[in-house]
Amino acid sequence: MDLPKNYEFSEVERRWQDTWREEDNYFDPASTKPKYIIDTPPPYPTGTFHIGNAFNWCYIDFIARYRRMRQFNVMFPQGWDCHGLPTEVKVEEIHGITKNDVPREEFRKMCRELTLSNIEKMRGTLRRMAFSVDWSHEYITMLPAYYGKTQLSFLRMLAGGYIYQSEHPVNFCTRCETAIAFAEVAYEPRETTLNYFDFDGLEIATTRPELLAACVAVAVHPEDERYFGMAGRMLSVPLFGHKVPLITDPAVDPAFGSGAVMICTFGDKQDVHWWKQHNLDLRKAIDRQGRMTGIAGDYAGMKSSECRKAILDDMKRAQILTRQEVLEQRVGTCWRCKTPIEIMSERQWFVKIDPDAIMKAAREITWNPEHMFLRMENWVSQMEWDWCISRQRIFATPIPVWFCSRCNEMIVPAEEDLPIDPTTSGPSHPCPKCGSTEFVGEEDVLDTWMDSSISVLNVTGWDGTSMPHLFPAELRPQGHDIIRTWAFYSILRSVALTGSRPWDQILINGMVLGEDGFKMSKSRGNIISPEDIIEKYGADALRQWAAAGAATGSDIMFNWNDVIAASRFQTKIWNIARFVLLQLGRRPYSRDAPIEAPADRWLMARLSGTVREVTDAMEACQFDRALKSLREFAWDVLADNYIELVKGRLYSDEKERDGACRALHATLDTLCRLMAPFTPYFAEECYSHLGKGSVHACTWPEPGQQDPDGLAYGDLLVRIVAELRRYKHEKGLALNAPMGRVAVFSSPITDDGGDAGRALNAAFEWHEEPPKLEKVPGDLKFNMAVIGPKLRKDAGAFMKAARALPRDLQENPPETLDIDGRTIAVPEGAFSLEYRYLEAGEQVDVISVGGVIVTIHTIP
RNA sequence: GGGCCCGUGGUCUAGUCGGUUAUGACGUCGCCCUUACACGGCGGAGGUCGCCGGUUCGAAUCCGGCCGGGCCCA
Repeated sequence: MDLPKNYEFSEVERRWQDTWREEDNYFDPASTKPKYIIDTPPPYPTGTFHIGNAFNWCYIDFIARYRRMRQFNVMFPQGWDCHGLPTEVKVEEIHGITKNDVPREEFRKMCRELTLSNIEKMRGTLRRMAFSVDWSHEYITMLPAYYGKTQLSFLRMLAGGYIYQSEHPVNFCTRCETAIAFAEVAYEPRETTLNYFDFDGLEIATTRPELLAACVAVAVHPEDERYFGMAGRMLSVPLFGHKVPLITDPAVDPAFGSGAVMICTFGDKQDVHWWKQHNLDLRKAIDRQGRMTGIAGDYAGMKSSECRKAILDDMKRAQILTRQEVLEQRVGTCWRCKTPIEIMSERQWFVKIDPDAIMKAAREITWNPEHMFLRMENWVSQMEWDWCISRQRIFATPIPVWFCSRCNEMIVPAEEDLPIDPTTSGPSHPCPKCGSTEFVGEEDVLDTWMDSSISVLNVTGWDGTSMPHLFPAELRPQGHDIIRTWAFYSILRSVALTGSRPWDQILINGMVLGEDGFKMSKSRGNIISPEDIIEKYGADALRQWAAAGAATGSDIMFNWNDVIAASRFQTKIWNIARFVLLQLGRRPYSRDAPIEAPADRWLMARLSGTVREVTDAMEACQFDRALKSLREFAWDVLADNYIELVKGRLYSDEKERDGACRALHATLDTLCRLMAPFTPYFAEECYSHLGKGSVHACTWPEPGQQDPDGLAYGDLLVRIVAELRRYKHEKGLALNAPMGRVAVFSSPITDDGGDAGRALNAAFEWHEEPPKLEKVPGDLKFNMAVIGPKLRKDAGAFMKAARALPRDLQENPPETLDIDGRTIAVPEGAFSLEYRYLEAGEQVDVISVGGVIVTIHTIP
């Protein structure tokens, strides 16, 4: 059957998309094959599957397809991490409302509808990318089937003592009006002023004058002589007048500002630390909306920024503001909206963090690349507070508890009643403590990471009662940007709920940068979408870019050149396949023919080596190495060397062509399989022309038997042909021009069955005996680059004199030479004697290839 | 300030627990439309492997210092 001249990726990719059956990618619960469970990241359904996602998913799909071919029972589930602020904001924007304008349930419904339509759009991209997702294991965190499990996990951890409620300082975003966890705080550089002012006779420097009302102490270093003997004194807070103590603490930096710092509740984490350590008062100066509270007196109701300005003005007026310095600082902001966070004490829900247990589990996991483990270690080692999991938002999993209106007893639902929304339904029994039937449902909802951090439990079949039967998963693939969140929380939750590590291996991928080397962003205009690339060069080319563009784990720059090179590689293989199938079909050949010609043995040996290399690389998730090895084999070994070498034999009708046919058939078959994980459409299309069903249902190839002799002979043969090509090139001969007799003197003999002779259009002879060569001096070769500048107008006479020299002096030039009665120095390297070789009296050119002598009898 | 990663021909990049001539792609120069492919073939040019020092018979690779870039965290 003839292959079309051109490979039309758009037609081919569309056709296979329509042909492939979803069920072929399903995990089979009844299978006896070893399981391979992937804890796929559930993306946030923004409506676009961006290139960073595509990059991440390419790695996952390479592994999923490879493992299936290695006869694993693979689960490649697809989740959607739906809850969260961005969708709430989008809904407010679309409907022109704010979340408080409509009932909570109606707002949630709007969020769900938007999310579902976004998911549908993203599913389309996943399909076009040929990601072999198991759609029977899709999960959507906002649907009852999933968030029921989130609630169940909450109740389990509550019962296990991992979750507690407490009034404790938390990071708070006043724009989102919710508490957030440390993992959600992003630090941004900012220029601010350090303000020095008189504090009841003491000079204080502060960056947060607006917190003056929340001042609860002034601290100095215990060894700071400026403040000796002052500890314990009560100071009057300027403008407000309340009294605060002067305390000492070694954590105060005497070199910063005036060496005296005011402690407020709360300016930063350090304040919290001191507040706890010294049992200080709590003064809340800022409320949830970021406005000043009643204790701020005249400033109450102002936004903190307004208050800051007003207080500084009042300090100036009172002449206590002494000076201001510009200061570079890093301010904690909400990672979603970049609003500076406040630290405020609130009643919130927390998950206890046990760093030792988490690290123990983290160490049991194989980290790839290894150094990414350090990020986890660093993050865990500096945890100070527990994980704040309550949020004051709407579109999220409700915290499933009620409080008795009479005695404030906490009531939890029965597990079989989950999922519930405690704000719309009540408990099924009266309060067990006081018998009351009046309850208040918890309005706080859960941090979105509480949903996604049980993804692995969900896909491994957790039902709350036991160790999930598919647990732990084999693989967690994810980006390095969410190690401190998703990876950390997932390990924490697995340890808390099952007592063991969630996965055997974690594979970390890098971030995708724009073509200009910067992070992709709208403002830079360097965003490339997967759809753009698929449109122009096809999904397979994009997948190849993901594999070959960077070493696993490092960040990758998007690069059109790499995509184009990938698509050219496909074209090249397409043409190889066309040629091979044309030759195979041209005339029947024996399927039992021995593969014994040196070229054929060489091809099989190199193929075998390639299978070994690619397999090793796949096992180590080194996709760049795998694809590189494949490209080198297909392009260099197969196309440029092997096929060029055996073309003549294939064109012939001799029975020797059968070995080449067999070798080519086996090679094409194996090549398709090796490429299948990377270019599923292309490999399928090529393989379909071999007429043996889907390549994705095939087993992964095994390397053939080692054949070191075949490899060595073949390498020599290929090198000889390459050297002779170079020779022809230097002689200005076309590659197919006749070149007379070529004799190769090698031991043991490596007669190639005529391949090299046909390829070079030469009469090849193979000799075991060494050649009988006679070395005779030839012409003198002058180096004009030396002679010209040194001798100038004497050059002509110099050369004449040199030619006239006796042989031995031509071989070993004298120091001086006489020209026209003058003696002149012979410049270093002015000339050298060339030699000619005679074989049986006939002049030959001689080249040496790895110690093997090749003589060429040129046609006169 | 701490931790981690990186610095390789014009550009991007592989190699980094030591060992012939440093990988590939793009670009570039010359020749060739040879019955698979000009989206191709053949041949070439182009590298002080960031800088300095050390270990070693031998360093892009190991150690120390410095310079520059990035990420994560205070």
